[in-house]
Amino acid sequence: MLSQGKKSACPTPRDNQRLARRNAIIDAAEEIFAEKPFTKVNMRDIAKQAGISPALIYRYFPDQQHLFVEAFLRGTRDLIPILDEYLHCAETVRIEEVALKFISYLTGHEQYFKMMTHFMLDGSISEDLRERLNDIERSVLDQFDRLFMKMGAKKDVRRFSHAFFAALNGILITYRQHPGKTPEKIRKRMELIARVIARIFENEIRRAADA
Amino acid sequence: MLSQGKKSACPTPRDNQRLARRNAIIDAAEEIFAEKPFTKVNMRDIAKQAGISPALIYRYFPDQQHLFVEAFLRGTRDLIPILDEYLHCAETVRIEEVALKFISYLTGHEQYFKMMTHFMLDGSISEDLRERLNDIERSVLDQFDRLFMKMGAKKDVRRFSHAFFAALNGILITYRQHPGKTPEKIRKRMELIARVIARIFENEIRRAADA
DNA sequence: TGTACATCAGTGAACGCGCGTTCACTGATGTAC
DNA sequence: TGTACATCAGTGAACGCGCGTTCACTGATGTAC
Repeated sequence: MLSQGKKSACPTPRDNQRLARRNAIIDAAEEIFAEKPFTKVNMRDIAKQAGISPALIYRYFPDQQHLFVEAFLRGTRDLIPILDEYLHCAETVRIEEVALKFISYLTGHEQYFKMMTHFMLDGSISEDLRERLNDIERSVLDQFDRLFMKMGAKKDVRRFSHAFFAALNGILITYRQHPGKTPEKIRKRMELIARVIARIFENEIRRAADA
Repeated sequence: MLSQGKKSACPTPRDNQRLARRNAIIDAAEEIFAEKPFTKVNMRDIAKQAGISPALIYRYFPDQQHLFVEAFLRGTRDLIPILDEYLHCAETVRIEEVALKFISYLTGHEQYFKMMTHFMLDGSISEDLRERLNDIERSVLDQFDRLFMKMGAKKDVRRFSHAFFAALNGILITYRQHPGKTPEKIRKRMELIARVIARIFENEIRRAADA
């Protein structure tokens, strides 16, 4: 994609410009995702937001799907360090903390949540993109594994992570729509349910660790 | 909608014909939903499946959204009796059984699952339809309440039901896409995770009931 | 350093398609006298 | 029972719109000599 002409390892100014513009397009996509429901997001609006012609997007991304996946990957990369830092620095780790960090990241950045659910439900994603999406999922699951292991879980750790991940996603999706409630109230409600989930996981893990 | 001309309580033959056709349209919609991804479902295909002209659908439903919601409501009505019968007849109720019935109903009738997730994510549904969708959700939650109460839960029952419902939905959504795996394998995987969820709920409820 | 050329960024308009929905119309059926 | 009329089921084609993507083109910038 970059430095198509020659094979130099150093990025030319042009390469840097390309990268900057590429990121600007992803920024624009994020902003549109943040303000519109998924089905209303379109290339013209993204182009307008980025201040360029729609055609130009296709010089940076082969098609819409690639742009969306790239945007999602770039955005969710930030979630991993948040979990990682907590698990690394906290003296005693608590499931509730991790659950709330996860929930608050995805309610605070609705654009990633919209993309995530789209990818989960849309079966027509090319295989290479699906693989890259799975990588992100695995990174999150790895963090959950660490959490449970730090708490003393010895077996079935990955299985717990899968269940925990599914449960948290379920909260985000199930309790999204509540007509007449403010985003703040919806978040509070999600957090409440996340705490219930976290508590029963916590009890289960501790029980299993003590046994 | 029916017997528009006069106010007789008895359905005329024409009323019955209308009802039959209306159901046939919903049948057709279900079949299309079952075989295509949600975004590919369209009125022309539904009409073709029903053996009628697309225009005729609009003499039975005001628009696409109403048709979809009606189809969903008709379909999920069957889930309630399944849970109800189990909770009524079983000597000792088990969360795992309920979880598996729920999962297997929605993996076995993918059309309802597709509609459900669509409604959960689509914010542009009219208020009256949203209310009817919430009714169904409440019916399911009521069954879960019964389950937990039968197991001895005394407080926070509804909260457990919310968490349980969210967790099960999360499983269905999170582990839907697995390229190269057969539907059967995907279902097995979901059931496995559902069992994990069910077990930790079971332990939590029993623990709380004993205390 | 200047020049000719190739390469690439960038654009506005158009293509082509799919889709929800409506229109103008036909034919059957019920209804009032 | 027959007739005139209104009502409703049903249709095929068209409307209108939005969207992803491509096209033909312009202008700037890097490159080879």
